Amino acid sequence: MFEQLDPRSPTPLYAQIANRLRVAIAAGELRPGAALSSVRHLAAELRVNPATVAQAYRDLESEGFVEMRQGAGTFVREVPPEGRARERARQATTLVRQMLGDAGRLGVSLAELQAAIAEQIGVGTP
Amino acid sequence: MFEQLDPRSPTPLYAQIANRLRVAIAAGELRPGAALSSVRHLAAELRVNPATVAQAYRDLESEGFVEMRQGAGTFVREVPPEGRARERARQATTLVRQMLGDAGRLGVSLAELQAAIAEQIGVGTP
DNA sequence: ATCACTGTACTATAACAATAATACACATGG
DNA sequence: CCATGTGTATTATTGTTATAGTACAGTGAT
Repeated sequence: MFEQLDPRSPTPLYAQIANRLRVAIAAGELRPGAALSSVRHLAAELRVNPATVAQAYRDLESEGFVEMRQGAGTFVREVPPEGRARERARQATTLVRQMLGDAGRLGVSLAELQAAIAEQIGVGTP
Repeated sequence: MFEQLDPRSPTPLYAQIANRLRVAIAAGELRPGAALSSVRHLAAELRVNPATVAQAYRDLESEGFVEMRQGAGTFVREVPPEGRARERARQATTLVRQMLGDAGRLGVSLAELQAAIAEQIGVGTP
């Protein structure tokens, strides 16, 4: 789940970690009540400092996604459905932006991209 | 174009600026040869330090998106055709498939993706 | 040639991100 | 009880991000 963590990305590690977990929770992959990996455990798995994971968890807690209980662990909270929808919409925007960036790098024009989208999804040519 | 610049986002300002411009270029909103706002001008518009904009432009230049000419300005580069139309169409298909795969893995629905596409690219044909 | 624009290059300062190493406080299970 | 695993906090160090301010250098139109 965390294979593509990039230390050289401009977005900080703790934010990358928080983003993945936020999406996983919004997608229902991590259900309410489920325990996250402990700070130490996830840090070891990601080869990252425990403080970095702790900061990611702290951010998620302040956003209401998880609950940290000292001595017990970190657990997924009940997330209101509209919160999940908003998070998935945010993620959709990120995906489209990423595709546009890749297209630019590969020299694929907007028209070519739109054609492929219309063919596979049906946007632009209802 | 730059309304939602967020100074408190974990992704640095220069990266936010570069991302927007990268997408704008990929989407054809900024055409090859077009001049970007000058470092000072964009910095003033965004209420940001000129060095921050300069770093964004420098990154885009190292990626081949723009060309900085001292004394003249910063300009969108010609994106090399890089191959035949058929090959690029194939790549476009691959990009869209990849995005659809990512969306499925993240629990993003087709409708949410379509909304993001409409927002980023627009529904009309160019 | 001049002038107003452009990018470039520094200094210095402040805040933040990430690391390592250590210690403490709480919860749970055997 | 107490050993283990949990989150929390500290200190110190290193590198990045963003700021302000200043100065320099190339371009292009007049």
